[in-house]
Amino acid sequence: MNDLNIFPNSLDAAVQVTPLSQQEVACDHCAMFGLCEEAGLSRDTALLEQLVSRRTALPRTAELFQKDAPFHDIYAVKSGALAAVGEDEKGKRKVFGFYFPGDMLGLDAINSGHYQNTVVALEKSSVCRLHYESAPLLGEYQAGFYQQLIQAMSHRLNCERWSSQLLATQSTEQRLAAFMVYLCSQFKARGLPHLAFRLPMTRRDIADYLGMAMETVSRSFSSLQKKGIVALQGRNTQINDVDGLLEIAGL
Amino acid sequence: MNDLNIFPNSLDAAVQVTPLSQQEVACDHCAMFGLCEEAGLSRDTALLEQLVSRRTALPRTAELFQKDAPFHDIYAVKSGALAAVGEDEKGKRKVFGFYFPGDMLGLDAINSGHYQNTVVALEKSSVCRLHYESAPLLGEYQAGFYQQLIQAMSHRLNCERWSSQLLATQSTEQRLAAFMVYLCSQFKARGLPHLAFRLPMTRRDIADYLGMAMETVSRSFSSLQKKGIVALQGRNTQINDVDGLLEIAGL
DNA sequence: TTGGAATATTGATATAGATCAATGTTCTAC
DNA sequence: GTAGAACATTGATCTATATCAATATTCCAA
Repeated sequence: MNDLNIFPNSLDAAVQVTPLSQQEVACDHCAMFGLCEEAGLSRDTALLEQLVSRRTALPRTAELFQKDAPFHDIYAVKSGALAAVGEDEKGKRKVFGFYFPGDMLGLDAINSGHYQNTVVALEKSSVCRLHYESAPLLGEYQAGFYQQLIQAMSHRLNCERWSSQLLATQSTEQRLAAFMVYLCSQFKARGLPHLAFRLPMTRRDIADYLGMAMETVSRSFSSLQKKGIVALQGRNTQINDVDGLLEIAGL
Repeated sequence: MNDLNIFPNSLDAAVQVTPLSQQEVACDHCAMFGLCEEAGLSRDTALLEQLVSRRTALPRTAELFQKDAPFHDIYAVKSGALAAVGEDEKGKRKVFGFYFPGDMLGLDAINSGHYQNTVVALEKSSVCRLHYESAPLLGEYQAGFYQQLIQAMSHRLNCERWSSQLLATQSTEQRLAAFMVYLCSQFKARGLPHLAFRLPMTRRDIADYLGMAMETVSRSFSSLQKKGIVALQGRNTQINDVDGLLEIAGL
């Protein structure tokens, strides 16, 4: 796992770095798969089409929904990347979370009936849509559907817990390393390249998510790079030493 | 809402400060209420008793369950307070979250089938227990039960999101203020005294949760106190200026 | 009730990281 | 392809907060 590059500051030329906008997660690696499967059990094509609609395209900077918009649908990212954004009272921008191919979003809106944050596409993206309110039409298949949803939500709770933990960590370099581990593990779980990828978000996005200054993100990246743990060229990223990254992240 | 105390550093003598161990949340203020209600719809007493068991007592420092223990039950805190604890690779203690009367816990274990953290009683506590695996016995009432659970989990996702946000905030005093707002709003939502209460956790617990040094927690409390926003005597807490607290928390 | 242990406060110092500033690089729209 | 804007890096400085240390307070068990 160690860095064998002669040029630690450049990406290995042989390594492919494809943006997420050009990669689709396979259905069976998607967090919504269990739900789609259950919905499909009814073998009622019309119902299935009412319940699930596939691949809505979103150009970069397009908003999937705005904060406080009424909740109707749960989404899953098919390709690309999105972010939940908002601002505090003083107008300071905050990033609440990122969503990558295979991730579900909108689950936190079920309770209140309104989306809790504006969600924006960081790059060209596409999403699948699940019309939550149509679930009762599944009749006898309802319970299985809900069980699947509960599984997905439980998993999501784990992710949130994990990311809380990431934020509570003290040193900025640790936080950034933990963030990279998070990206890496997400991509791996979704069957996407996880050691060489293109970051869909700006340094400012990362800073606003991790609660640190943009300049500090930059410096921490440089530091990780000097240690030979990652190689960066702008947003193109290659992870050369996963163990070293875990070590720094304190995991 | 401003501090009208002549002695800003002492609690108002008239104010009652009762530990959470001596207060029970009313069922209709509990996050599990919807679930208990749905379970009760079957009017099958034997089934209800299999599904829900009430008030298991826990002495201080007792563990409700350990990390990686197999999941069977969802819990709700009836009285007292608990914390999810663990440590990172270097043995540094971490607090992942606190649970107060009316809060549910164990939801994050549904997905993996194992509890994700050790949960320990911070003071004498009691919990209700819901045997998740018995839910299918509810038959036709299953769907309603699951819908309630989904509501509860969605709400929990919001809480987690909120607490992430709290941790991502930069200044330590801001973080601590946001933490106090969180406590305050939780207690209020559960129908418990929310302007005068006894903290069930140590300064170290707070520090390990917020990712700061224990000494900094202490100093930040002192600072909030000097500003007349809160009055503290050890763990006895009185909030004198909610608006000021919100202001500092940046909310 | 009291003594010892756990918990909390406060001070002094060192340092990580925010902020200000200047420059370089990479996108994107035309 | 090119120009302008957005994004990223790096340096210098200053401040917030971690750390070390000493003392005070509170809690709990005998």
